[in-house]
Amino acid sequence: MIPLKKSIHVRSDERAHDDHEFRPIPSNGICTRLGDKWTVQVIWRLSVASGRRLRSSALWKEIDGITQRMPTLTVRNLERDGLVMRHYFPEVPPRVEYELTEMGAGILRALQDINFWLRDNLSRVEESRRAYDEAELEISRRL
Amino acid sequence: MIPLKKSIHVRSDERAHDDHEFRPIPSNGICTRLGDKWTVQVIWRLSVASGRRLRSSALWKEIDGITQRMPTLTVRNLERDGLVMRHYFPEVPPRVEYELTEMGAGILRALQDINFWLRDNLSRVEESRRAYDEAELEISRRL
DNA sequence: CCGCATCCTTCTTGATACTG
DNA sequence: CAGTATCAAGAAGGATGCGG
Repeated sequence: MIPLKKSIHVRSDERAHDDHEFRPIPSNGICTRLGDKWTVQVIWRLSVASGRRLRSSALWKEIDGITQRMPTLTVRNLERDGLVMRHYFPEVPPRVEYELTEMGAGILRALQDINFWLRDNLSRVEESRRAYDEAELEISRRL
Repeated sequence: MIPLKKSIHVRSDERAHDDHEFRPIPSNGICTRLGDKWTVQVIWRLSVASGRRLRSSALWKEIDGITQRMPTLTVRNLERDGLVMRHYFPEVPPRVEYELTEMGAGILRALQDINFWLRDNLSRVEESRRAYDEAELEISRRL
């Protein structure tokens, strides 16, 4: 029913490898989820909303140009993971609110460092990409 | 030439939205890369190697059951982003070493918090998934 | 030894249309 | 309003074989 990855899929669970210096790595499944197209944005929108809650329509509308399908799927998966709670009000017309759980807010905090890293390094990454692509082009020209 | 995402694609760049409380969110492109199947693992393997360097074959072999294609692509993209340096030694047979740059090591540090979050919450996430799936099944049984 | 080219399969995303 | 079903397109992942 939920097309998006339903497997728990702890991809590279390093708990078996403590022969190395202790430094386990982000087990994925969650990481993959965080890397998908809308998850982080949805979590963030909820986190800045009052009471960490938003009505569906409000949530959709804050995210630019997208049909309802993806945000719905995203939020379903977050609900399944326990990062978001769904509140259904059987009124007419029906109303639904999504609330970020404490656990969901926690993952956002964990993302802050990546955020800082990006702020500090994104321009260098982009520069590196430009240089790389140009060098590649140069090579192909010479052939 | 490099099939894996080559676009810079800063998906949800929030620098335009500081009307909200200041809390920019992980711009993606990088996040997407981190969420792909091998990137984090490759960075990690390199980071624990001596001199943050590994020869290709050594790197591949440390990663279980995979043909050379994916690790090669992963490392290429990391090189393009400036997170990894490629050292080529034109010997016979040729030898190649990959070295994690300072920037690359930095992103691993930024990942630590997610790592901690996972350690502390993964079991709860899994429990939530079980509960959700069971409830869903229950519903479909009643129809 | 290193890794690219090719082909194929699966998953993700997006567009559209239709129910309670 | 909220959300699902269906279909189509594209990207990512994997297997294999060739070439420097």
